[in-house]
Amino acid sequence: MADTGQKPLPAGRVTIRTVAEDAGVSVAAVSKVMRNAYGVSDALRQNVVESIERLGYRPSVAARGMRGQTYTLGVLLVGIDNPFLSQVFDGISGVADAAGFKVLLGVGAAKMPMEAKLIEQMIDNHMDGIVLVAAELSGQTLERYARQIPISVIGHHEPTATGFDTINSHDEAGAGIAVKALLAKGYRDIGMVSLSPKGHQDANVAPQREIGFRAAIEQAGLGPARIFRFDNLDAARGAKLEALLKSPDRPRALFVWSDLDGIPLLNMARQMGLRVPEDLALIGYDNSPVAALPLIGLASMDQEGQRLGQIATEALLSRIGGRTVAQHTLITPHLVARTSF
Amino acid sequence: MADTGQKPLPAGRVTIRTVAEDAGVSVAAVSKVMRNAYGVSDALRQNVVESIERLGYRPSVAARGMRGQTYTLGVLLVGIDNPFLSQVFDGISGVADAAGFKVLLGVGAAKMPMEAKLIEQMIDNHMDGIVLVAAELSGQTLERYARQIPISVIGHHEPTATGFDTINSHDEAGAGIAVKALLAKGYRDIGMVSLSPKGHQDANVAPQREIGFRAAIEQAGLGPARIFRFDNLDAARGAKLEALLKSPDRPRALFVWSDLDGIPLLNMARQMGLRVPEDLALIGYDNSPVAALPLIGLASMDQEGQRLGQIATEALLSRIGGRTVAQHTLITPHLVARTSF
DNA sequence: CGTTCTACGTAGAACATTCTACAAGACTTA
DNA sequence: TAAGTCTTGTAGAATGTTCTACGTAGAACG
Repeated sequence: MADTGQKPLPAGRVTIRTVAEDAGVSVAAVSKVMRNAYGVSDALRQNVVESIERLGYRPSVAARGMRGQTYTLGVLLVGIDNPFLSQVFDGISGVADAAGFKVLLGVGAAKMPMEAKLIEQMIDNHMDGIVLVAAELSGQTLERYARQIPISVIGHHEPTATGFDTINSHDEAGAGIAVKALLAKGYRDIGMVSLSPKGHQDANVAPQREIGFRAAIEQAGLGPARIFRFDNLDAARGAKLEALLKSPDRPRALFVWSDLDGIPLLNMARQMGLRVPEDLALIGYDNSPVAALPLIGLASMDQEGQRLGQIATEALLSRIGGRTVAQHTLITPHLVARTSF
Repeated sequence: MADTGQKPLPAGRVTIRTVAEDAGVSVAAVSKVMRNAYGVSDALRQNVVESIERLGYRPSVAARGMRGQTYTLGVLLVGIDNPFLSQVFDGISGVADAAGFKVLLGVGAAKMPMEAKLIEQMIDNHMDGIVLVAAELSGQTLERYARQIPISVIGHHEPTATGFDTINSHDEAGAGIAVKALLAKGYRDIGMVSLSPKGHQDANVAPQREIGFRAAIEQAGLGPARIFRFDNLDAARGAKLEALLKSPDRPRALFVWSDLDGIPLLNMARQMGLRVPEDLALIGYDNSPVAALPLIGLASMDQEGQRLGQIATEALLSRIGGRTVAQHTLITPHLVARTSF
């Protein structure tokens, strides 16, 4: 029966109330300590902190979200198996972590209804903000969601948007850099492999790269530009890429919108007995790790995914902090030269 | 001033109260309709559903979580750039979707404190359950969390766990299958490339594959088994793998714990002028898409990630539904033969 | 015709937090 | 010393749901 001096640990979930009782203060006082709010003496803080430690108290994000902040950011990725997105995510979580924010991820699979559902899910979870990476949703839709939650967008060119921030690699310039590198090596018959448009979104990265490609080709007096588009969800994509390589008027050099297509293409070409670059020159996009493998050696545009993620998250945090005027950032990508051209 | 028959849409967030007023019923009635609960007439339901549609009402997950379910599952992945994990995730989200559950992802980066933080975050978000994929946390720690939230674990062998479910590919058997395939081709000098142990977790997949490897080698009378371990976070890993290939007593055949190492290894070998399989035979693990590229052609163990994800999610849902006795599933992987051996 | 049952709907507590008032005391200032 | 200000802490509303308990009809039953 003797009091050992150690208060017994209560059963069940530890709530703010448990802590308050344990420390002998009001619930509001504990809340203030948690939030570093004004009006707490050192003695009180000390006392409360000790109780929190002892009980292992963690505030419920859900309950928190009902009135205040959740200190959680949502990230919407188009897919999960893309090394570029992985870099972006690294950048995001680094900055978020340093600022004391947690990150939860949603995967949209490039399907608009899915993306919309996930954004709504994040809103309903009372997250503090969202980073969208390469989403398919239209600028108009994004403006609508942006009225409900701070949004920062990567890989979606919407320079006139007022409700949300955009952070992009300069895709138009990137295509230009690739074409100029090919021209410098003396190639004249240059084609582009691109993505079939979904919806009619010029804001997406592939169309932007097409614009840059077309401009560079025409500027060199080599127009009209030859662009071959493929659907990335099409099961027959492989066969179609192969058909392109076998076609008699196959271009001498190809600028490929993404390593996702560039790597299989290079592989297929060599498989067919074509030498790269002697018979076919290639430049990809995203500088993925596989492109860097010596036996692959695919030259590729690097768009510094990590940095994009960092900047987008910083923008989001500043928006959460109160900024309302939109901010649009553009980063110039660079070419990583390899044996493929 | 004439009433057009269209009620005006209210400003601000649409809550359950807004809907109730609009439909002229009680708040609880709306709640019942949302949950398909007992005690609602068709007329009432119809009326409420119409209001919900018109107002575009979505329940707040946060508020929901405070008393009932959130219909949200958490998924903890070790990383995001691994194609195998991508397959697993596909399986998970397919099943979850069909059951009307949303999925949010956390990325643990193979760091225990990070993983613990994310699990706690998911608990604090009042998620209904968690699927852990290849987590580093110990079985003991998992048991502790499992008392707070239903948990289903992939890629962590803990067949005696009572508090959570496990779903695994039979890694021990998988290693055996790979070794036997090499033996059948006549190789006798067989080594294994594995992962440096973190902590001391025999439950993880790499140690399990080592056990299977060792057993198969010894059973063939070729012991002692030669196992080379590398740290996957080590920056010098590439150089060390290369050193292994250059070593004079390099094994004639290698079973590699993951394509993550197998692909660079194969690439490096060819780069050094070694022919695969004439000079070095290789079998990898995970059957990743890059391994399947014809110019790579790395044979690999396929562990049906998607199916693992599906089963784990079904288990989790049944646990959420009330099952308390643990369930442990083991799937046998199969070899995808290619030119590398 | 009174009683019991069932179906439907409602009021209000509960959930875990934040946030707005406000009160009590301590400290300044005139 | 009285009045004002600042500091610290508290009570209690508010947040958007779910869920329990209960009331009220109408139907079925004897």
